[in-house]
Amino acid sequence: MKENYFPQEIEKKWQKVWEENNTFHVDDNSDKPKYYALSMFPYPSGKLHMGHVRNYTITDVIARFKKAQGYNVLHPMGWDSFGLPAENAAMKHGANPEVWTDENIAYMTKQLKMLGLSYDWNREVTTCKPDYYKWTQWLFLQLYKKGLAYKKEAAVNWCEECGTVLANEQVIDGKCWRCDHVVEKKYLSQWFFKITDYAEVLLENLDKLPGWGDNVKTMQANWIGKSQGAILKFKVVDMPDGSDLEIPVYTTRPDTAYGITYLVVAPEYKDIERLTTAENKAKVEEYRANARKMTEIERLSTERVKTGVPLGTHCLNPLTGETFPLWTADYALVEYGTGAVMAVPTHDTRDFDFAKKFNLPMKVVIQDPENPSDCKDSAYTEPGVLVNSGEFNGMPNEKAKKAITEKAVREGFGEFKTQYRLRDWLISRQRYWGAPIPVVYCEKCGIVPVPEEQLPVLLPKDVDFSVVGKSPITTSKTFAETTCPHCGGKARRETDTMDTFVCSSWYYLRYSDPKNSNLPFEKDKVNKWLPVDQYVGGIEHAILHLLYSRFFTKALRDLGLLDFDEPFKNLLTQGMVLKDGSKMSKSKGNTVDPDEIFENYGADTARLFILSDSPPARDFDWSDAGVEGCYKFLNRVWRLIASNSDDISLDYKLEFPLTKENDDMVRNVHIAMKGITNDIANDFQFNTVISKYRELTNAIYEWRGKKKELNAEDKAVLSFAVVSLIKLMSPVAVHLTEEAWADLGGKGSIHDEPWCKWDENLAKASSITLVVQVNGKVKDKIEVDEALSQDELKSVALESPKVKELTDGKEIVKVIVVPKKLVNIVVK
RNA sequence: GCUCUAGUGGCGGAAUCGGUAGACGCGUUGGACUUAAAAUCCAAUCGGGAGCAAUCUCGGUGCCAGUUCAAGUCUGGCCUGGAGCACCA
Repeated sequence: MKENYFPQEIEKKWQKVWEENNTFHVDDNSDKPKYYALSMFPYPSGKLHMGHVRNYTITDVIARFKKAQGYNVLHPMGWDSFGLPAENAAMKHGANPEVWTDENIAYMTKQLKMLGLSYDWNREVTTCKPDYYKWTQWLFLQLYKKGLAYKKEAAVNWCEECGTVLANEQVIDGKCWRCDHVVEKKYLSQWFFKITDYAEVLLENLDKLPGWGDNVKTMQANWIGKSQGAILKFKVVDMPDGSDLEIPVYTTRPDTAYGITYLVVAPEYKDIERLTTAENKAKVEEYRANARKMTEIERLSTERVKTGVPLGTHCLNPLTGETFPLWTADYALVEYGTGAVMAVPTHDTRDFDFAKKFNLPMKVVIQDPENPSDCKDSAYTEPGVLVNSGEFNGMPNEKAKKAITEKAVREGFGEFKTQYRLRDWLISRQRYWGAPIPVVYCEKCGIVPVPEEQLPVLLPKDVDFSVVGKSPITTSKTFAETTCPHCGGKARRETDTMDTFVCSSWYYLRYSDPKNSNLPFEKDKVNKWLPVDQYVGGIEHAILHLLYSRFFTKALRDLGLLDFDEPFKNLLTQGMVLKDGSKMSKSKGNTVDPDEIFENYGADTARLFILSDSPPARDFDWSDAGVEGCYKFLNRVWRLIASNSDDISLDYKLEFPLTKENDDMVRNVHIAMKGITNDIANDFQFNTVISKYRELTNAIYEWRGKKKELNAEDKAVLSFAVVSLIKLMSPVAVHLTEEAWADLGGKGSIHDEPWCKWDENLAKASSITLVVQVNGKVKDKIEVDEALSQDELKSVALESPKVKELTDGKEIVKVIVVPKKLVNIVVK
């Protein structure tokens, strides 16, 4: 081994060897138990950033650790390569997005290889390639056949900047998730996936995911937004056109129904024009026009003062026989529930604000018997008992929810209802760089799916990327014009493409069978490898990708394509990489280029550092001094091996008993083996793993420093310690340990070696430090033999001069002995 | 407002079960080696107080209570930061 550590030299060398030897190839047919370790695949944006480095290093160490533990590990990589940035770059340079994407993939692949990641590159998956998107289209057709893909006219989110519609999940605070542009509402006919059919199971099955963090699970639960209540229907008594009409409302508070004093419909409510009297028509029209102009953000702001206008008509409350007026107000949302709200100002804060402003009547129907409120200043929303509610007076309100709904059911004006906040997933995008939606529109036959044997529907190449204000795909002369697969007549192809989140909702399945040209994947193979045992990625996908993928898996299971219902058994959401306390970003100018780190320190240092300072789930603050520290540590390990290489051999033999010093050294190694293995098993605490590398290294140095000449026993102990250290470090410092292994005469790769086994009897110190407390405060520490009984420990403690001094003349009330650890003497 | 999550030295963080608070590292300070520097090595490093000193002593894990021989850890009530959802009826 060379005297000095030159990472750049050895890293290149071993990366080449691994590639030539196919070291990380995964065999489908292995007797070993399977383990599937997966990082969320990247968008090929150009260059890796430190978030990628962190993500892939974490998963790589897990994959290597599991492989060493005897698992057959699937650890693949691919590219989420459809999407708007490629198209925008193409429009800017007048080139094809495919060229830009391919270049980025090539560059980032090179970087991933420089990081020394153990991918089986034979399984690489690229979503923008026809051999992949053919199957995205095929899956669309299967969902269509099942009625899970459908087209409808709806108010959708439109981002003018991106020139396309967006899914609800892609609207963050009323703005586009990608470009922050304010989102508008547009009425368009678009394709949707019926994720709402799965709302209940998607919610329920969160309980089947103990390996997911509570934060992600509650975010999904909130997003699905289940609520239980009732639909109550109210007859309009004075329809201007004399017709009959019932207005259904959804409420979670049927217990307050005796207190209804008005009813609100959304400005977009479907029957609103019929419900408006002639004298109110002008005002209502004006109000509705105003509501249309407002952005989502303005409208949904809770800060805003309530607005609204009366319609002039009235409804009958069948419970009381009273009538109440109808209003329209934009605090009622047309998309949720029925688009109409029964208003009980005394027990709902929003209704209260509205009623105060417009001087509407209020009626108290729920009271805390101990402390009744008249609801003059605020709504009373706490539990209580019913008052002014006819036969239900005196009933606790929780009970009344059920009782009043039951009465409504009996009398035909209501029903129980479970409501979800989740909406169907809008998947149409008015963009070029995505998988074309495989349908055609025929003048005679209507919507006709493209037959499976005609897949893939290829993206056209004769496209003008310099157009503004419409999708480039519509400039193709050849694409849209087609014939109907059904009748052979004139037809037009769908020019919208699919949301890229459709492509990424099933890529983890494709890795199980990436080259299959007859199916997206063979059922046996997907069932063998899935679910993913450990998924690692950023928290930003807590709802988007992770919810869509769960939906896809459930839908594909129902289609009979696979046999499991959750795709990701364990999920690790890694924290962000920060610099100077804020997220690395180009606009802040606080980014660190991975290439520079590889060049200056090598990949092993980068890997070690990114794992060292924080546990994976927490944010990680990048510091140049920290990188330097890790580099120094690797140098220290290198010097340890290089300067002792004559005395280290792989066929050492430890013969017990050893001298005390050597015995302690051997124990330290076993303690490290146990500690490191447990730390990885326990939520992948790599930061403490690395501190244990340092502790062991320090211990070996200290031990070595005490010896001048090494005898045979010393050499065996040194060999055992150093060889164990490099094995323990091999998942992290992948190149350095491989070099050391080869230099010490190891056969094959250290990455094919089994994980260290420790001896429980040796994985502890030879003697014990007994902590002696008096009244709970540490007063003395005594080295004792491990074998001492509780009584012996007690007398050792009581004989301590310190204790004698402190207990002299006092009454010993109690002595607590914790075996092998501590004695607490309680005195008065 | 609702939900989740976190709060420990100058900093990142450590501490299976309630049992030595501050592992490991960064930084800082002092020293060794060197003509000098880099590199490397050694030592100190939570705060207050006492002592020439070894050392002793008191306080300390966001705040206030409680349980316990013993609380960073458990219970109750707050405070602060981060994240998600939100006029969802």
